[in-house]
Amino acid sequence: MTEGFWPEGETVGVAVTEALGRNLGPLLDYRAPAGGCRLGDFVEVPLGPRRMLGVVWGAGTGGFDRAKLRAIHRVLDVAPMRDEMRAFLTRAADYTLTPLPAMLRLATRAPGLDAPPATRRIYRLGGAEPDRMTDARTRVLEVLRDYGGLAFTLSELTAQAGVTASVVKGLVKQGAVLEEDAPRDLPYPALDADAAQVRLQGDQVAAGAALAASVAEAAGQGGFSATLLKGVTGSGKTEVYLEAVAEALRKGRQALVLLPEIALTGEFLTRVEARFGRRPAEWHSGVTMTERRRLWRMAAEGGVQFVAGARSALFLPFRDLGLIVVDEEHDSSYKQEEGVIYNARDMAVLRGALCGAAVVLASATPSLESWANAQAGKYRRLDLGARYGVAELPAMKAIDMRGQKLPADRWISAPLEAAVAARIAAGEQALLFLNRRGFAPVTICRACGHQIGCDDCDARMVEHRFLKRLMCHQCGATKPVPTACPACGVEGRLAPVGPGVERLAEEVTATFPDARVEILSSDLFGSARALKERIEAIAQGGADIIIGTQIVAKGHNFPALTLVGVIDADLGLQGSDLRAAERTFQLMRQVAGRAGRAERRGEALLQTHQPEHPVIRAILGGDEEAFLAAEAAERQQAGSPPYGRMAGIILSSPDVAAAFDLGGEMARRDGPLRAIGAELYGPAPAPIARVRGRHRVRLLVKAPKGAPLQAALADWIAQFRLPANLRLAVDIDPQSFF
DNA sequence: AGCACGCCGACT
DNA sequence: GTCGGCGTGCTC
Repeated sequence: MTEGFWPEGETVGVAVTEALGRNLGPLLDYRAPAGGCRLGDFVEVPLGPRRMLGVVWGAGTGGFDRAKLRAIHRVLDVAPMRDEMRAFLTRAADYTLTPLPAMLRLATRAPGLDAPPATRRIYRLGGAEPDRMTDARTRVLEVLRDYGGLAFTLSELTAQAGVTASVVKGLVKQGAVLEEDAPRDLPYPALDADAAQVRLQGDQVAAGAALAASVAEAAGQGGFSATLLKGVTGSGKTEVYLEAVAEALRKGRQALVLLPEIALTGEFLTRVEARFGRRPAEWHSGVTMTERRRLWRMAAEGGVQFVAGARSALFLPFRDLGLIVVDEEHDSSYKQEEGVIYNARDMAVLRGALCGAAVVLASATPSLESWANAQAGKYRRLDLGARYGVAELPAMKAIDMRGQKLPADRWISAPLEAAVAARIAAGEQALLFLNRRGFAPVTICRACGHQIGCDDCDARMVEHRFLKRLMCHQCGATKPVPTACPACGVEGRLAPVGPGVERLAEEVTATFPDARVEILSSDLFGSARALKERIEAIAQGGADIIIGTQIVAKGHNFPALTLVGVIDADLGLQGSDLRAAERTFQLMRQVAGRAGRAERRGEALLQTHQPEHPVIRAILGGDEEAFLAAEAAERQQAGSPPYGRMAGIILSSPDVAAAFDLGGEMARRDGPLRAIGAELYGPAPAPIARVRGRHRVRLLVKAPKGAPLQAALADWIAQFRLPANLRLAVDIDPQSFF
């Protein structure tokens, strides 16, 4: 018997893509189908009355009654999953305590895997002469001749020639036109590593060379390496890591760049095109089904060299991945918080280690985790200093709001207003940043003090005047703004409290009636494409004042923008979350970095009620190293990540008592956790105690750094039987702790 | 997740 | 008698 091949009737272990309860093992035994099957084959298997997608994972486990085994239905016509990918999924499942089926599903999220390779019918010029010529026939043949033997689809050809399909079919019958099936999933056009003259400057040169060397090394004997590429906004990080991509192309290996979804703008794609002559293939939620299918297959067959994608692109079946770049590696959107809970940044490092790729983590404001890994020597580190070819970082100043006497419905201080006026008078752009979508975050009854909340979540509803409704930012539910208070019934006393970007826009329009004002907020656009187009137009000068939420912070380049005003710099510091300081620091620096990217020096003004707060001072001081070192020291002291390990357990159920009962039971029987020196906190209501009608209870586990946390958690959880309707999710390395 | 099997109340 | 409520268990 050949290694990794099972002839018909032999028992094989198959991993399926759907977890049916927790009582099935990770692998199901099946008999090999007629013609046998190989390790890694994608297969369709029967399970109960259903048919399911699976992957041949190894020899049969023998743990199931042989007589009851069913046969694999068929082997799919797809490139088998590589050993490296199976190892990656196994390790990722173990790390995140995710059942293998759920993990496997992430790797099979492409439509039509079960269908044969799609073809389309194409038409080209044939040798034969038709028996009779007509005007219509002449036009068809002319079109085919004019385009020099190029193939057309039927609709292209009929439109071009101005004929109906029957004319073409008639010519096909006579042999004057050939009808052929061509594969639909074509390879992507080749990129040229040396398409453009590269003009790196200063420390970019050495950094680019070092990254290229790490890619070359990965292709040779050296294998995996991880590098933290730290450079301020505008220091040319992208140009530098594109040199690593170039090296991967030269070595004939594939390259993947992960970007926060919203940063996948035309801007990045255009820069790649300028550098390599072609755009990379794209993978994100806006990509069509046909394109997804093509990219998935081409990744497996080696028909794509360079993919730019959101976090899920990490699970594409690359044939020979030589480089993974995680751009803006600190970005919280890399953390998948629902379903399979994982951090794409960490999974990128794991995948790189398993497939022998160079991994590059790029950021102006690195996460404490990556910074600490670089400090500890686990990651290499490259620093890009001053902005290249441009002015320095914007001048940053605080505006002490305690000295500002503003009416209750206004949020722009006099100094900020004056600064905006000066910029737009000079024909430049100003950005006002407020990380709050909608019109007003709270709607309160002036008669009884009631705040309108979501029916299904423990969250206040946010008024969206654009939608003319109240919206829950937890579950997306909306309802009309009531005229009477739902609690006390008094009419006309409901009032919006606090600012959102829509309300800020009202103030701006009133203050600057002649300025062109634009709001950039994710909920104001129906699609990512519409948002991209709007950003593009604004970058071209289509607005004087931009009012934006988070989304403006992520990698968009507005050349005429010279002033950034932060409406409430204290917003992220509220609450006692361990990462609040780190996140606020990153966000403020990121937003401020939008100002003055072209020739003009920028300015950033931060409205704050606590200018002496250490985080605000660190932001103004601009010394990231000092900030990170201080944060690191604090966390080391407390044994918090990355100097200790944490896991969150979320129990959710429509029944609060059921969730708390199990939580209490779990807290009482914590032997496996104590055995590794871990501490358990909770059960307590989760940060959002109710979402979509499900009550959420959380337990937190804190373990010493080297402790075998996953194994202990698995042993601990295995002790309990979950009542129906109660779900348990494990969040390894949670982002928020309180 | 579905879908069967199974063991107790109100209907023809 | 039997139709149907949804609790428990099974799917390689």
